Amino acid sequence: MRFMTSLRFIDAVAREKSIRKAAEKLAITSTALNRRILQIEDEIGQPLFERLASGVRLNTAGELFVQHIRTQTAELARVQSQIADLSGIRRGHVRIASGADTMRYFLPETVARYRGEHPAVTFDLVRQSGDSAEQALRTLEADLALIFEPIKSADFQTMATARQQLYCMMSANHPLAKKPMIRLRDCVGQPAILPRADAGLRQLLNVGLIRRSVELGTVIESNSQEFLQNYLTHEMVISFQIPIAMPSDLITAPVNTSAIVAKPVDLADVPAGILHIGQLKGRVLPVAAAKFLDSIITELGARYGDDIDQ
Amino acid sequence: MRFMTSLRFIDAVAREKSIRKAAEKLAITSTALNRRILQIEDEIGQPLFERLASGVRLNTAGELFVQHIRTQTAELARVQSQIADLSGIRRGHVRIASGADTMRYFLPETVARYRGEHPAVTFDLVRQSGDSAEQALRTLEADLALIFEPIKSADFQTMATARQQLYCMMSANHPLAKKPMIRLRDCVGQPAILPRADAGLRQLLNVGLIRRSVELGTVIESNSQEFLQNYLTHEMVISFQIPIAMPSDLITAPVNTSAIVAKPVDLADVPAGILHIGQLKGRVLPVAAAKFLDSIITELGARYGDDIDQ
DNA sequence: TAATTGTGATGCGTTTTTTGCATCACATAG
DNA sequence: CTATGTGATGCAAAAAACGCATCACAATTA
Repeated sequence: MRFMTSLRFIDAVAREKSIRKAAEKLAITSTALNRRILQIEDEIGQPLFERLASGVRLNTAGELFVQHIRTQTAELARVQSQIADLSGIRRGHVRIASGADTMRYFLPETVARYRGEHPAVTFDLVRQSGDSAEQALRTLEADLALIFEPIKSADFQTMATARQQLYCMMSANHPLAKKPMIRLRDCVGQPAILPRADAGLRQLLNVGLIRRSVELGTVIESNSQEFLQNYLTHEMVISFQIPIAMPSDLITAPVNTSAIVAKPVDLADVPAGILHIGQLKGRVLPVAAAKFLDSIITELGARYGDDIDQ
Repeated sequence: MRFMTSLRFIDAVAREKSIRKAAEKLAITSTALNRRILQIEDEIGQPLFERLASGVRLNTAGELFVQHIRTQTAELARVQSQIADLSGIRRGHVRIASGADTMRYFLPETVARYRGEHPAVTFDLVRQSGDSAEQALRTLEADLALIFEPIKSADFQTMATARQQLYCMMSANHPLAKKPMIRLRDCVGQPAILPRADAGLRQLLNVGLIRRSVELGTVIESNSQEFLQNYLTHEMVISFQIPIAMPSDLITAPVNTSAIVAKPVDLADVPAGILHIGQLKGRVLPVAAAKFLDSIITELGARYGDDIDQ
């Protein structure tokens, strides 16, 4: 959209806090960008940026104006999506911010199914922590966010939730692998590899550990789910995971053929955590995003049935 | 605002339903305008207008897009007003749609007082019927509307109301001028000059006339309040008016020096009508308009005290 | 203290975009 | 059929945007 160019440029400068850096990203010269900004400031009647030796920073007027730019951009996307929807073929672009949990199996499957029905819809999938996912909603960089556990912002509007019981994972020949259900006291002193402290799962687990006065032998911390899971085949350690982040046959298959097994942790020790699916409060989503949200809810319902709320 | 040019142009074409006519109003050639529209349509990916032999007409996509343009424009004005407000000078532009009642004395006085405090604020005051005033709010051509009596649209958000008792007006030497209060039965057969049927006042009066089975001798109908009032000095007829449309001394002055007198009509015959002051439902008004709305409410409160609601 | 590096602003020639004129193709009314 | 209105299009002129080189200033570094 050509008429949005100047606005897009201002947004970029606001994000980069530097005209030259933004110009590089936008693939134009700093002088062209600088002049566009001066022109807009002239039309507004006052500066939007403070000029510092290290770059630029939004002033109060700039904050207001950039906020306006972002909502307008999102609104335009919504209208375009709505218009494209008129032609029968659903077009559009959906931007999702989510933790790693849903990026492994849930989102690939759900997105693939949706794209099977609507091939003209494209996606951005950004893996990030819960905090930054909420932030992405606020800056309108994302349409939807999937966040496991703590929701901090009042701007987050939960559209659906799924209860997720904690599972303990280990190699199939681990002593605990024979138990049908794991109690935390079984794990005392067990060498464990855990996600880092900013993960919702870790926080949930910590509550249980403190309540039951259990200490694990935490040998490794990592924010990589791949690592956590694959490491289990190399050393006799335990790890924890929620169902949505596990291959679906890991729980359902009665006889587990894989080298890794997952056993539920007793709900009396660690309560189920909540996966929140939501958007920015008060925002009207583009058609494509709204419909994909429906898909997510349908998919969650098929998987977890009663554990879903809308 | 340069970046709004193309959008403004599309809005103009939508309103004029003709590229050439719109081009004339916009003081450019039809070819330049035509090309801008083709360009936007190209970027959107589908046409916004149907091409007819007699001009153009919005298609469904166009309706959606033009709606978007109008809200954008209004939003931009609001943000600009908000930004201007930061620098201390309260700048801005307020657009008011109203019936004739408030255009006579109320709005001139209220606007003058407001401009005394905020000289940088400019005004558009468009006199129009209640229906078209509501329409003006919807198309975002007006920020505020003052409408006496019937509110038809669900999109109208009433921000304040003022009860207005009907007054009977006549020459000071009219037989009825001696009564302190007028009953409808006093008026049976009296020659009367009335506003036209689309005025809220006329509809209010009709209800009373039917209820009391009174018929007036309607000799003149006019939509000009000037005419109605000035004619009273030329022929022995009665007319009706609401306080807000009368000079303030006409009611308050115990001894009336002017040639015209106004006497209240008994509320048992004709109930008080409601003057609605409102805006488009859900819209966030620019600072200047919002502040002026406050002024209106304050002024109404000073005049009519208990008869005001917010 | 002096040199260096990084920032945004600006003059000037070049390139790209927009505009206006003339004209076409088409539909409608007389 | 003719006359009049409509939107679309080729082409040259006008206007706007762009990029290069450079300036002025501030912060950091030697």
